[in-house]
Amino acid sequence: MEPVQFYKCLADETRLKSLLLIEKEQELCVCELMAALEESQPKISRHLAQLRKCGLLTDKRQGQWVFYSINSELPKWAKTVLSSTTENNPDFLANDLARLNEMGDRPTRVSSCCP
Amino acid sequence: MEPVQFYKCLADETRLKSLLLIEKEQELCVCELMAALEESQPKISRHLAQLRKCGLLTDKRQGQWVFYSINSELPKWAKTVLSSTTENNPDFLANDLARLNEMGDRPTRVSSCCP
DNA sequence: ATTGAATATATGATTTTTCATATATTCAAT
DNA sequence: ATTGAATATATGAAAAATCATATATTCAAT
Repeated sequence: MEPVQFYKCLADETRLKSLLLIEKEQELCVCELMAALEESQPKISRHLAQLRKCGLLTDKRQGQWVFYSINSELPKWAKTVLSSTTENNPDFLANDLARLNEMGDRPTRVSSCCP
Repeated sequence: MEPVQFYKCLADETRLKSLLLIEKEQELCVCELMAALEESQPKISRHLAQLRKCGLLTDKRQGQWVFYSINSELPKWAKTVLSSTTENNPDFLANDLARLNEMGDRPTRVSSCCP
């Protein structure tokens, strides 16, 4: 992970908030991020695609939804940057988290363990 | 320090390298960064001005030189991001540090402690 | 006058956003 | 099973906005 490329990924409000929200919630789909960030579907989708292309996120389709999560192969220092940003800037995500939690009809996760 | 603004400052090679070199060396002037990064004077100067404006750097003039250093009031989490970027990406600065150390006629620092 | 640094302007390049449309999945009705 | 509607996501193309760099000039210190 090249440092400059990594920080370019964090240097946009939509991308940084998406990353930190996904990290906090383990995984989120596009529609949940739309609700939390109050942004258009293509805007969210494009930024997530960019983060996936750069290796920060992975995606998995589950029925009609595509869930994004932090790429587990991300270097440890990069993961630490993410978590410490969240911890030290609680206001940054407060409103977005509130909207996410007030969101009705959140997609149901299918547990992968029990066939 | 707003997270997005902070990461925007790190999202450019000239700025990120300047910041990390300054952190490592305590303070550097424009001409030293020109030598280390092999970039033009206005280019270095502009990026340093931006970093100062955003609160990441402070400057002090000493004779004909202006020395930049990391703003000591930068939040601890932000300082940690900088140092951990350096520690975990040793290759990133290697060539620049080599050029800096090979530079002849480096400006002499005036110690401020001994009048 | 010379050296080191800052700034103004213009321009090229990149990034971001939007619009329109396409693909994929689910569900309900037949 | 098939059709049609609704939902979720992705993407090509264009427009808009932002960013980075070069050149030229200016300022400040000696």
